[in-house]
Amino acid sequence: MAKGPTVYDVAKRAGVSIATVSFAFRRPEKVKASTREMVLSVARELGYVPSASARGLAHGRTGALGLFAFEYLLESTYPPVGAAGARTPSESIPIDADSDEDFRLFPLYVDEVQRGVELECWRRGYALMVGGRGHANIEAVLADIAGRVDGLAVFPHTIPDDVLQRIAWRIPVVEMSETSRDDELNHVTVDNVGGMRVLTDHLIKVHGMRTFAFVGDTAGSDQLARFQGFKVALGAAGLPVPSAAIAHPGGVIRQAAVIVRDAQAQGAMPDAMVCATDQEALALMDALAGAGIDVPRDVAVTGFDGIAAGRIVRPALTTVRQPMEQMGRAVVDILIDQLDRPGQPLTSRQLPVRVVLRETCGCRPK
Amino acid sequence: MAKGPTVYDVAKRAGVSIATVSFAFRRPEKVKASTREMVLSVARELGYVPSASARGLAHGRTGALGLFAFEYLLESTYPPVGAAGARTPSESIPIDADSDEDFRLFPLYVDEVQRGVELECWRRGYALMVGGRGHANIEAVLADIAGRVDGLAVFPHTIPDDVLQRIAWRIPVVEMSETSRDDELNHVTVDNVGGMRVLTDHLIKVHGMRTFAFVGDTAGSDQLARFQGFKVALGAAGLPVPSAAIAHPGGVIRQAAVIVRDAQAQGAMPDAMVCATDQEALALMDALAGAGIDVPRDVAVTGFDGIAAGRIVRPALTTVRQPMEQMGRAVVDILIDQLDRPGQPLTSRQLPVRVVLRETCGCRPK
DNA sequence: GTGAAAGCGCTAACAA
DNA sequence: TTGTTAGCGCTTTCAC
Repeated sequence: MAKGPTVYDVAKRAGVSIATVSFAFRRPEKVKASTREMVLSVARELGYVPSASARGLAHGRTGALGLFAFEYLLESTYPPVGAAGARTPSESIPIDADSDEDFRLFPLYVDEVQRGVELECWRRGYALMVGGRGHANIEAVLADIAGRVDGLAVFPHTIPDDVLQRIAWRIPVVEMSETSRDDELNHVTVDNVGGMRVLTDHLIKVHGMRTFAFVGDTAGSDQLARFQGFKVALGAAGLPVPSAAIAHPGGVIRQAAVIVRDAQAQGAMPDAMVCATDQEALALMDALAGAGIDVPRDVAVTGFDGIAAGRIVRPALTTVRQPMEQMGRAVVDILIDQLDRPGQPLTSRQLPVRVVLRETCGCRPK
Repeated sequence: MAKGPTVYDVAKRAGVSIATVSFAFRRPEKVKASTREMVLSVARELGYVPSASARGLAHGRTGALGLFAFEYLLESTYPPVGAAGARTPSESIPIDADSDEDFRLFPLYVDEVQRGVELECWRRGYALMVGGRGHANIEAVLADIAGRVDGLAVFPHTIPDDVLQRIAWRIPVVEMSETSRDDELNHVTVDNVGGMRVLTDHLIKVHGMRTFAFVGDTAGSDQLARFQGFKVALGAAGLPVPSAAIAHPGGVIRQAAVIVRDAQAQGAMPDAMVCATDQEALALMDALAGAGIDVPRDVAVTGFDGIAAGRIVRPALTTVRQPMEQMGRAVVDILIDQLDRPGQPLTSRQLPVRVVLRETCGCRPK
């Protein structure tokens, strides 16, 4: 931060005290109009920009909220920027065949939630500090963010529980997509069970499917709830209920090909492969296509989340869409509430979802 | 910011001075290993989180960069959150016909650039403060952000020039998508002229089109450069060059229907309507569809930017894709460079684009 | 290797 | 209405 003019400079130049300068900005009504105008114009003339650090320190509040996001799975396929990125415009401009790869990794679930957080923060007059686990030491980065804000929102599995608890002891914290573990955190989740139940019901009732596999990691509580909803629907219909989800260590996305090969080898291709997330469904579809298996003719595939990529791929992915922007807004709402009324009890809010029928379940578009 | 333990608390509890506590965190090598471990464990036990405000004030740097973004055009179509948003899961879950509306407004150009800024910030160990013009007083919000960060990135037309200059006098500032106006700002742009020239060439050479209209607002320097590239291509091909872009006060998006009606009324529907941006192209396509005009059979339409929505709509939009993530990364690269080596000369970097052929130009997919 | 002390720029009593 | 002043929590010489 280059040394810029401070309250002292403005005060001296305007011939007033620093308190008057401060008031001119924060408590305009407490300063005579003429004085205020004068101070403000001097400030403008000098290019005075109040230091948020100093204000935060003195006032005890930063006026900012924090969001600690996932690490993005992969980096761009563009070449690294820098000297190489500063290519001249004279080089030939490629005319590409179309590709959806750019939208496979963005926006994901977290990105849409983040957008909601941003919009609500700005609407409520807060600045937003975003952090991710780009660096080695997650805890250090988290502490860094936590030290900068009045309230914090985090995604699940991003941070060890005890670290989070410690932070929650100082500032309000909202954890998303994870049900309360009897902790000191606020929570915002969606109706995973219901969404998956209705989706599975659709496959059974409308498409008459009888055999199902559930594909995906079920470590997170969101995913586990979806598996539950899936099982409830099957049970209610009197169909056989798989005892376990199909998943492979190392992540389903990388193991999709293995899953498909296994299913083929065992002659056990079900009517539908219900996935815990859109990303897993997309990876599965790639593997299926690679194995020459047609979706939805040979097997139906469904996802959960409602990310943009599911709308872009062909066949388009049938899924359950989370109200991601609303989740982000709810998070901010809770945080500010706790800030405004200290001592509020912890909040847990569950938002509704909606089933979006597209092509991979066998429904024809239009 | 709830009162949490401070260096003083940790120091007292650990039986050392505050300097030692500070060193234990920032200059580990200056403290005896055993002392350091002890201090760190006390800190952890107490739930000590260093105050970024205090650090920023003392150290003169915040360790954060800022991004000041556009105002998003529209808000979500979901009902407002809050009491109403906290609906119970028991309510019926809608099974929707598919809709692309959610992806019409997100992610846009700025959102993808922001993602690049985020990724690069985190990779380089900086926190990111994002601000938008959600509130009435833009300048106040901007000053607020500026006071919190070591460097700032802004989108064009977001802020009055003189305000920006004043901030640039204190901290490095990068303006995107706007060529240098002999200012004190750094700039990151893309090859708008070249991209539009190649795209227009494609329409002429491959599709044999002869009559063209350029649709869109050309107030921004990005858009103006695109119009220029368009004209260059037509001129080089010996085709008539429109002297002005078709645009209506109030924004092309809202006026797309008027534009279409005018063109029809005058029997002047060209072979192709080349748009300055994807958003304008999308709005135009809606209007065209509403008027019963088929794209690309009756008229071709092209965009510029490469937003996700262009990939989602049918027919899919032919466009020029900007390397948005790279722009974001370049911005951060420049900022940190200036921070690390004060007195660096101002930088202007131009990035290459690529033409993406989809359906609206008449190219058949696959 | 550790401690004492002087700020960093601002806010908010309290005085005048 | 305006000025004086005591911190806010941390970093960083400079002594010890």
